[in-house]
Amino acid sequence: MAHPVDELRDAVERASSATAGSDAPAPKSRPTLERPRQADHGDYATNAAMLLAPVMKAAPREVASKLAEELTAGLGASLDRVEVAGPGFLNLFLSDAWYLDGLAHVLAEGDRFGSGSAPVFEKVDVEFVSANPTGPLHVGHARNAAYGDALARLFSFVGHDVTREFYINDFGSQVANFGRSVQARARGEEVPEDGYVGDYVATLALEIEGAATRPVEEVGDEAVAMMVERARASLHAFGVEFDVWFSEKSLHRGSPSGVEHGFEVLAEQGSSYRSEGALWLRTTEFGDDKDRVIERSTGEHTYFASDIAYAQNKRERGFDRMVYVLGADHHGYIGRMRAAFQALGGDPDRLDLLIMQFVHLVRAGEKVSMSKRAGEFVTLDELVEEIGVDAARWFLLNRSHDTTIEVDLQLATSESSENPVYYVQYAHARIAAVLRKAGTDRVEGAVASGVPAGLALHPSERALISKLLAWPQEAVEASERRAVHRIASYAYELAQAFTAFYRDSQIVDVEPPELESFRIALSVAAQGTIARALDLLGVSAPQEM
RNA sequence: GCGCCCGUAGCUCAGCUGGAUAGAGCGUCGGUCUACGGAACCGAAGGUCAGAGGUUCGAAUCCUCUCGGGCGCGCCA
Repeated sequence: MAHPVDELRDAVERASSATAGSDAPAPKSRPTLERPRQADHGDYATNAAMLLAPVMKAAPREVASKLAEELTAGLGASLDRVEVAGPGFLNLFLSDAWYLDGLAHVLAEGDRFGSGSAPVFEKVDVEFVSANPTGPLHVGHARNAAYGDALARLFSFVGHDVTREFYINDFGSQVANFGRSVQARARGEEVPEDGYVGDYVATLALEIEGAATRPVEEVGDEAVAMMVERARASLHAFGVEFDVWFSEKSLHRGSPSGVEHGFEVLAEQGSSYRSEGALWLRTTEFGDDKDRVIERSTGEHTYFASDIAYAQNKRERGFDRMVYVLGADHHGYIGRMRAAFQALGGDPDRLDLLIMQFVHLVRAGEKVSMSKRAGEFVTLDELVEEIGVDAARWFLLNRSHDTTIEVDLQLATSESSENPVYYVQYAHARIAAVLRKAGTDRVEGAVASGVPAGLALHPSERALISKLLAWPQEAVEASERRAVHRIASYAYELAQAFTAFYRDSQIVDVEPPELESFRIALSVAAQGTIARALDLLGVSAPQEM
């Protein structure tokens, strides 16, 4: 069964073609079909006539009138009336019958409603967090984790095949440096300059057996391994799991190693050259501002060599799309990563480099200080402990990833109407309570019997159905724009639409039974969609609160 | 110096692949309540969309410049 809004869109396009005639050139873009903010602009509005007007060399409102006639004929009983408005918009007023069909569609889709709606399915790799294993995960990582995880959930939902990946920087001088810091603590000495401070270093020094006496490389490796385990545990508690934990070190093992293999590919592509004893990558050819060293004159590989090898590894795993969710301080990385990818012969359109902006924590109007230097920063664990997983994920996700955000810890913990996450969860719990009151048998009966025909609907019932019908498109747009925060907005608006319906209409024990069935069925559809949207954010949908 | 992100209501932010009177939450002010969960609902006040040009029938949205804020620019990772 086709989605009713898709059918509407098709009807508009058919009417457009009919109005334009077969010999007219195609308009420059597809007509929009949107839900106007104002009720007197109809249930849906389209700019089709305004797109057609230049093609037909006629006044937009005249075209609109013709189009209106076509649409009236094409849509039949679905349409109550159509109006020409403003510069040539067509406002469509749909019948209650159309809305009832809409609800029937939602119910028929069941758990699948809105899923698998992506225009093309891709094999996607989402790499996120990838925090250095030399310190605890902090609030910035929390935002990255919440976003990457929700994006991965969203991708899966719309039909992509998703791999979630964490890149472990367990190679290079930082590991040795970390080892020296832990060893110094174990020996009761001062941490070396540029070393790692913070209580967790002292804790590691106690936990690693023989930390004071063993070779410093071993201490470093073990400390890193323990930090990775801690990150894994913290992320698990935050509701985030990975399919692949990819070790940077593994790129330097074997013969040829991943790095050597990457260099071979670059050489085949003619993208590298030797100068001043070092091996350089010709990234300027691909828009970088300067060429980059990948192998130092000492023979050591730079971290960039690892990045190249890693990118090549991903390419060879056959992903259609590779998403990197990067911290705010990584935008310098974008140009050279894109260049490196092209230097390997890759298509840069398959690469998505997303930058997460900063998080500022606020408590009672005061900024919470986050000084990494002093080893004082709010960790992911502390954030979860203070405000809980649901509130943390909601507040980290309800804003666009490319804007800095403030999270008010007090608002996030307040269990009241001020707090949007509770508002949405409350709507879900309230539906659960209403359905409990109706009883399982009654609810199953209402859903199974199908949506009754011939009911006259209340505006808030139409509004709720309309909001539900928007879900598949919302999910696809959020996915295509990497705009996870739209899911949060949608969840909130859906909760509002349900709450308005609940205010206006008694659900259980209303007469006649067909009306009760309809309202129960509508509640079931709303509950399922709220739960789904919350699940994509990683926020729970409680049966009671 | 070069580059990236941002600048929209008192605050926090949506809206940005161009559409009608620019929205939400919080805050402020004023109301509502014997239906299922008041963690609710209704209403009001509040905006030169940083500024200036440009493109367009139409610009918060696209382009250019200016101003302001954040961040980044290593043979460190």
